[in-house]
Amino acid sequence: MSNDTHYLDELNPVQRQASITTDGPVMIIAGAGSGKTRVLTYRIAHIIDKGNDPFNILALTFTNKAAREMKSRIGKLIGESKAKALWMGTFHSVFSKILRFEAEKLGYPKNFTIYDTDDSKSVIKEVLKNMNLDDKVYKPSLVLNRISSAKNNLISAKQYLNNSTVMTEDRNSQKPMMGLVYEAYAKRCFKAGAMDFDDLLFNTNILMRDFPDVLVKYQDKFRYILVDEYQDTNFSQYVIVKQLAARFENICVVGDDAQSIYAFRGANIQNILNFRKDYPDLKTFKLEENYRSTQTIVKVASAVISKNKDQFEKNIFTNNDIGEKIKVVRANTDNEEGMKVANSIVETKMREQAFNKQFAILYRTNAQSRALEEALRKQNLPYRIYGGISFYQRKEVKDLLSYYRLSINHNDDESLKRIINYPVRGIGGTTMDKLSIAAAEHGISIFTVCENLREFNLGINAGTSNKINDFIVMVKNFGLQVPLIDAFELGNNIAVNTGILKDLYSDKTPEGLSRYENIQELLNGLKDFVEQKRSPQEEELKASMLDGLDIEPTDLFAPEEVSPTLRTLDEFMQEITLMTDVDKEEEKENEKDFDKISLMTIHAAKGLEFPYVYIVGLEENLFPSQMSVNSRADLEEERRLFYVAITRAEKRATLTYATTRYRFGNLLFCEPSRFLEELDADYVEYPEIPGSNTSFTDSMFGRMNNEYKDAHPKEIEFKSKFSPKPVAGKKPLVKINLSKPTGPSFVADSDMLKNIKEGSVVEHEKFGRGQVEIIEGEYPNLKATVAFGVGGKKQLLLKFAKLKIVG
DNA sequence: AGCCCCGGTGAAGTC
DNA sequence: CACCGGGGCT
Repeated sequence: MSNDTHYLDELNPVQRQASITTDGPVMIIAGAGSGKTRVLTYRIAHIIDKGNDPFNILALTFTNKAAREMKSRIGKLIGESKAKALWMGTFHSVFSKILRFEAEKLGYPKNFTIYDTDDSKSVIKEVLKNMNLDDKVYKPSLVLNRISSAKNNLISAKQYLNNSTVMTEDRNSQKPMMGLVYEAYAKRCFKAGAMDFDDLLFNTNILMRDFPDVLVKYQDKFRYILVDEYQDTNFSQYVIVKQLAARFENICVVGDDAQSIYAFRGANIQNILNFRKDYPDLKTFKLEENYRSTQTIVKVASAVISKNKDQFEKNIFTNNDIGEKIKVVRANTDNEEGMKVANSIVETKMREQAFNKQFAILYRTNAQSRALEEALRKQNLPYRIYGGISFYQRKEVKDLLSYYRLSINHNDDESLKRIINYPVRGIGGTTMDKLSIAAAEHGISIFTVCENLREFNLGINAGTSNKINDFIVMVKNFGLQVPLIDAFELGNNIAVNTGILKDLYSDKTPEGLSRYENIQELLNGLKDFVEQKRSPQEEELKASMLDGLDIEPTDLFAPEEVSPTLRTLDEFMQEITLMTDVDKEEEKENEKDFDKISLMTIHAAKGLEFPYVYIVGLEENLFPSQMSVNSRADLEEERRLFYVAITRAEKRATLTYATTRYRFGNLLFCEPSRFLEELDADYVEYPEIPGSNTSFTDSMFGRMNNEYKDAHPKEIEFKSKFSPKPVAGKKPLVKINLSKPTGPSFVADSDMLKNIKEGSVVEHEKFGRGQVEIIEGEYPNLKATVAFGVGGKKQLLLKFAKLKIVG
């Protein structure tokens, strides 16, 4: 049924070639607004039309939203059921699914938790406390960045400690213990049965490295691989793609080097620039016709990006009208900037009969939104902010989600800490400290400590012990229900039975009301979720999760009653954990009042387009950001960001700057951005400076060029910051050398346990060597008093403490 | 155990 | 200016 001529006719010649060259390595360089999504869509449709099973196609996108949109467009071309069978999603979501199938091979439970950034930071804080390190020096966010960077470059904790380059860097930055923090962090996550975002990719690599049969399975499965936004992939993602494509080499990457704006998070622009080296018989297609913007916008944007050194040669053009000049607007303060933008929008709406939703205001940092919001409110202009604090980050939502997480994975310490005393049940800080310490000493989760409380002798009184026990029983009970009842029913039960709903309901303040509404919204989300059907992938995953699951018959359920069509809470959690704000926002777009002005960061605007775009805060040290002005690479990224911003505009782009701005509560004088200077003056309309005949350009750039040249040394090459770069080998299958993950090697051995006697010399993971002084109790609940060289005497339960006999 | 107030410190972007 | 953490008070 290859009636494909129909849709292929809608493509221009290059787009068409890029769509039908389905076999072998292909790179598509897609300029802004050049119909990239259309090509990807038609290409996938075409592959399927040629008789390939959608199940054998892997398409990796940058956001889940992009995946959903593409799926629905493909569905319209070739039928929804086929489109649904595609493996399509972000790297994180696709590989977290695959990891659930295979997790046990790596020593993780199938229902592993995914730690978000807050969880990670909290783990780091705890590690620092344990190691007696100052969190002013080892700032958790910095530490996390460093660990993330290492993981994205496939450097395990062990390799990190053996890597003289990174260790020297750490010593030089007065953080010599960084590697050990990484190690302890990794160990804790592992014990909690948790992976952070970077682990999802890192562990996928480990899986493919250590289990060749698994690699072959997926190589076989994914006969066609497509990667969108390839310029924003990092090394870890690069290796995954390279490995998976090694068998068929039907690999198509799509991207635009000019729009690479995620280097800060490990994206490596070299992945796209060097793609040709990996695949010598690569076919390259350049989509150079812009269908989105006016000639003016296209020309100005091209001139901007031409200032960058590293890029593919391309000639972006458009057959659209010349359009209006780019407007530059000057304001005296950030508030005035907001007012001018708001006034301009009002005026444009009247003059051109425009709708709110045709306008976007883009800024470099979220903090800039406030002045703009105020101005819009004054003009009664409805707006919507994208990004900012996400729904799932809200305290009350996180609290309830923590119950869900802990019910699914009892070892999830971060969730446990969050909710063990919420709503208040009399388990306070002192008790928690005792539990945490015991857990850390024995290398087990806090939940496990609580389950075996009597055996630890922590000096917790009977009353508190009972409260802990009640909590444990409750969570276990929730856990048992996870596979048995649907996500909404269980989610709702948890909200009710824990008292959260009541607690929030009783708070009648406006904030309290809003919190209550948020919980209701979460529950509505659950309701929607249970009514949706699974995709074929999810179906397969569900079967795998049920397989081997031991369901105890209860008064209420017999195992055979477990309905495989039931959509359960663990599935819901998997779906939402990797959802981004952008994904969540989408749902609301169907609501009645969606005619709103969009406010967002430029990063968030990637992939979007609007007739009228305002880019605000074009000032030195803001855009380009202060952090970037010292290195050429960073500055080039800022310039690409500026390029992305301009190319969002279809009809008109307006650039604004303020000469003063509040920052940290005090007034700051600002210089106009160097990016304004780089604009091609023929296409730009500058403001007149009132009360003088001097044009904007003369006054401003005259000053800049003379007085400020030395004060703002531009584009000086500095030594790049941290970036351990493992060289991409020609044969990554053998060349990539990762150390083994911390595997299940800590599991206590029962024979070993019995052999420990009074007088034995033993080794503890944390305390090192020590001698056993006393053994008490009955197997398997033996308790030993051990005198360690470091840390003195400790009482340890042999069943938990992993002691190695050394003499 | 919880609440409140104070002071110090800090904003780039995100899966 | 806004947030967070610590300390002190109830």
